[in-house]
Amino acid sequence: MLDLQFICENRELIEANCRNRGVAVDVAAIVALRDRRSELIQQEDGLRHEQKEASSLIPKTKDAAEKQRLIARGKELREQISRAEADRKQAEDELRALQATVPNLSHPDAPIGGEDASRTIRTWGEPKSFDFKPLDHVELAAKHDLIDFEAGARVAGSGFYFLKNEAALLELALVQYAAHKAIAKGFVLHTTPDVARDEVLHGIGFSPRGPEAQTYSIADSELSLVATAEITLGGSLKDEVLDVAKLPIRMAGISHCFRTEAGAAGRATRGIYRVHQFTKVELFAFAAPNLESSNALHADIVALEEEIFQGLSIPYRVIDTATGDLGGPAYRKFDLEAWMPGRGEYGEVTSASNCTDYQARRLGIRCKSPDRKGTEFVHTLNGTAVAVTRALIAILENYQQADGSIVLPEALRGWIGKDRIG
RNA sequence: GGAGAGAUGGCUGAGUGGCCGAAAGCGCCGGAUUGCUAAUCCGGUCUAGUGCGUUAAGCGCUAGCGGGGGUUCGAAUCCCCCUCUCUCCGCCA
Repeated sequence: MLDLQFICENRELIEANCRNRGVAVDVAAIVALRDRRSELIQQEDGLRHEQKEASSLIPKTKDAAEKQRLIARGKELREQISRAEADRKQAEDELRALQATVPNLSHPDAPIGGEDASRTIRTWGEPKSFDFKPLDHVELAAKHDLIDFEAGARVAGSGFYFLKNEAALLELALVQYAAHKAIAKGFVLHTTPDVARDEVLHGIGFSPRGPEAQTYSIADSELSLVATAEITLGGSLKDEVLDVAKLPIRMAGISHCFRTEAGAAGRATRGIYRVHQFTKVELFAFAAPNLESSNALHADIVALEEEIFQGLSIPYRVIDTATGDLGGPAYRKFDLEAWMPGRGEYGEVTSASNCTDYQARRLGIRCKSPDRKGTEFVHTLNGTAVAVTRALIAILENYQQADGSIVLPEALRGWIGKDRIG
C-alpha cells in the first residue's frame, strides 16, 4: 500500500506508473474520497470536543436544572457522534479498498511493459549440450523411482506428489545447503509456521479469500496455509517499531508453500514445475527506509541466490522483471531462471523483490531514527534461497548422464551420502 | 480439553467512573556540576489522525491503557465476546 497523501499529491506519477504496470486505478476517486474522509473527521472531532466539554462541566455544576440540561445535551451528542463515526468508517473502508489497488512505484531502471519486455541482465554458465537426447525430470524420476505422482493424486489430488529415495534426500540436502549459505551471509535461520492469519497474508500482498485467492484458507478460521515463508517472516514483526540502528534485519525461513494455482491450468503442469505444495528456504530482510539501503540489500540477495546456483553448477540467467509483471508490492524484481534441459529452456527458480515500504505500511512495521521525529515505514525485501521442486528439476535434468544415471552436485553429496543416482 | 490469574508508555509498576496520555522508579536525550569515571541536580522523553502554518519550526483538536462491542452525560476503571500470556490438571509428538 502506498501513502495516501503521496498518492493524492502525485497523481500524474501514480497514473503513469499504473499504466506502465497495466493496472487500472481511479486516482480521482481516491482523491475525492480522501477529501470526504477529512471532512467527516473534522465533523466528528468537533462533536467529540463538544461532548468532552459538556461532560466535564457536569460534576462541577451545582444547579440541578442546568445539570439535567447538560446530560440531555450529552445524550444528543452521543447519538450524533455514533452516526458521524459510522459515516467516517464507511468512507474509510471504501478509501482503503481503493488505495490497496494502487501498486508500488517502480524502479526507474526496470523495463517498462508486459512480460515480454523483461530483460536478461546477465547469464552464467552455458546451457549444457548433450550428445544424447536428454530426458525431462518426469522421465528421470520414473527411471529412478524418485517421485510418486499417482500416490500424491490419490492422497491429495492432482498437483501433489511424494518425493522418494534420493529425491527425498535431495530435498533435505538442498534445504541444508541453502540454509548454510544464507547463514554465512548473516541471515538468521528460522523455521516458520506453515499457516498465517489472513490479515498477514493481506499485508504481504496475497488475497487469502475470494475468487482470485492464490492460497488455501482453513475453514472456520482466519488462517490460511502460507504460499511462502515471505508471509510468515514479513509478518513476524507486524506492528513493531524497530530501532533503525538494528537494521537491516536478515532472516531466512524454511517452510512448506501451498498454492492453489487457480487459473494456471494448462500452464507447464507437467511434473513438479507447478505444484500445490513444495518446500522452500526463503530470504527476507527489513531495511532502513531509504532506497540506497534497500537497493543495496536487494543486490546482496540476488548475489546470494546466484552463489547458491553457481555452487550447484547450474547455468542460469538473471531477469530484470518488466513493470507489467511485478505484482502489487514489488518496486523491482530480479528472477533467476535456471537452464532446464528437459524443457529446452530456462525456467524460473528464484525471485528477489525490493518491496520498499509497500508491505511495511500495511503490516505496520516502522522504525525510529534518533535524528528525526515520529517513525517511518521500513523497507522489506524477499528472495528465494531455494525452492526445492524447481531446483530439483534443474539438478536432475542438468546432471543426467548418457547411461541414464544422474550425478549429484558435489555441494550436496555430503548430505546425501552418495555421488550419483543409478 | 478443564480450572484459575493476568495483559497499562522503551522497561518495572500505580491507578477500580470525571481533576488520567495516565503517579513513581528505571532507561534514554539535553543541560548544570565535576581532575577522569561514578554520583548528584535541572529539564525533556509515546504513537496516530486531523486542522492552522510555506510541503518549516510550531501550535490546536481528536483518538489510543491487548483487540472488538456495550452501559454511561462521561470508561484504563463497569458489562459481554475474542486473542494472547502465566500457573495447575488432563491429553499428546
